[in-house]
Amino acid sequence: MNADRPVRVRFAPSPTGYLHVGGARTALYNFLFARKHHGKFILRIEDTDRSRYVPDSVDDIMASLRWLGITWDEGPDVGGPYGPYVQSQRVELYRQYTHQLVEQGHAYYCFCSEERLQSLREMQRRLKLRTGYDRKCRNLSPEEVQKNLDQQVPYVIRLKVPLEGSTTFHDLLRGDITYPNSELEDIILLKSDGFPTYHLANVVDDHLMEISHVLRADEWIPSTPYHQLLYQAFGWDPPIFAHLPVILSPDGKGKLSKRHGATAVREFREQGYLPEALVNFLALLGWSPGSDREIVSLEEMIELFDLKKVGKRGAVFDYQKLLWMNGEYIRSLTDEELYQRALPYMEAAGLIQNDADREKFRAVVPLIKERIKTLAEAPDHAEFFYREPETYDEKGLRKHLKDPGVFHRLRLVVERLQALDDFTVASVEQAIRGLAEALGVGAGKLIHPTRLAVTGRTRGPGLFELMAVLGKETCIRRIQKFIQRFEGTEVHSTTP
RNA sequence: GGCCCCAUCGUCUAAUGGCUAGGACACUGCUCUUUCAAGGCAGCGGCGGGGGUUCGAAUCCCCCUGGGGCCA
Repeated sequence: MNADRPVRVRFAPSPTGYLHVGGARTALYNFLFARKHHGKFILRIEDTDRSRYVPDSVDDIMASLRWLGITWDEGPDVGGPYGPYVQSQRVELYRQYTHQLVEQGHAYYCFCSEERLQSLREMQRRLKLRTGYDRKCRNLSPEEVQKNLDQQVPYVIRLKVPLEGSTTFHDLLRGDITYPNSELEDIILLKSDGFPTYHLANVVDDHLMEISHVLRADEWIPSTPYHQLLYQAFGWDPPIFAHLPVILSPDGKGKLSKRHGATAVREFREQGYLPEALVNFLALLGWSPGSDREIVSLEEMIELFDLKKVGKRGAVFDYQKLLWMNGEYIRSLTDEELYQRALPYMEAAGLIQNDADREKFRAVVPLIKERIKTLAEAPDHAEFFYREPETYDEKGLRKHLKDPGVFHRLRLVVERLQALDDFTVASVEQAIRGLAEALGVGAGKLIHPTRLAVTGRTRGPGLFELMAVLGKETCIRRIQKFIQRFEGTEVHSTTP
């Protein structure tokens, strides 16, 4: 029908809160499709439901999309030839088009009061009838309409849905979808406050903005017959529809919601996820690049994107896989990149306060790089580089304090360290391994207690590497402090 | 409840009528190693059920079941 029109797609969120990852994925697919076909990607704000408006959400939506690397060619901030791109600034347009439908007999005034509709609904429910408007005003005479208008009776304008037959639209992923018209009701197009409903504004804008493909979430399928009817009433060619599967929650109970963890893009950002990891993960949730690839850059996605490879069934949001993927991306960063990206998290945690702290962090980064899965984990893994251990790992203490020779060996470690002129990874390793050999014990006998004394922990980066970063004085001081604190408490007590 | 959509390992998916149903996450074991992590190797694990169509069905059709969405 209109397959050879230039590709123009849009993401049309309502400003009702922070950008949800589901929305982000819809935006991503639109973006990929546009780029793949050298078309335009448009951002349009659908803010006609004033009761659900949340201030600042437009800013969050735009900031989140940008953070993810999803950019638009036309939109509220960048403008474009089809603006304005905010529906609340287009109400006059919707009013005109709605009245056009009334004049052409495709829509009608409805003067029914809220009270009447409510009692109608109650009665229908009591009698177990289909709920919905009973079309009372559908056949008012022009005189009755005029009388009501003259008396300024509040009204809405409703779509005159054909009473018989059925409405079919084509979905690129699912084929034809048909709804019997008897299942449809005369939906409201223009509300009594003069604002359009979603259906009307959406269709008018998609037409006026020459949208070629509508890629939107699954949940809009039931609205689409109304949109199809509207396109017919206006005499417009409908766009090509493709309804994308929805993102499901890990417990398999419905859509992804807050109960299961982060849902807003900004939350993932705060939790230390990299935008390229989140984008990669979202892309693969419902789309396959065709091969066994898992790690795919945005550029490669554009190259490989194909609606035919988009699945039809809802995909469960797997936090664990996202975490894994984020780790992959973190490890693929250069040390400098990771340093830059993790710095804000270190500062927020209060670990980095001056240039010296920052410089040290450059040396720390390679040591924690393959141990963190999110940027937000950096402070915990790096803490002992900046703060003396206050507490020591319980299990570690139990294990090492059982051994009466441990303090003697630690003293010898200190001696060896003191003798070092340069305190490098190699020299420290040589010192400690040399001591182990001299004592005729395994290196682990020295390494593990030393790690506990120096870091307070039993796990972490390579001991020699971390000692080299900490420096001679600090290491020696921490070991001596450890000896002082725990010597003589070997038998029972494990906590000071 | 009505209508609509969907259905391959626990999860994300590959397969587009034809090899022992492939990969990834997770899980388990082994390995490397000073610990942890990362890496390497291996293992566990799936076509929801029943009918057709066909020489042959994960793949096409129908029914059931299950899940999801919308409306209420």
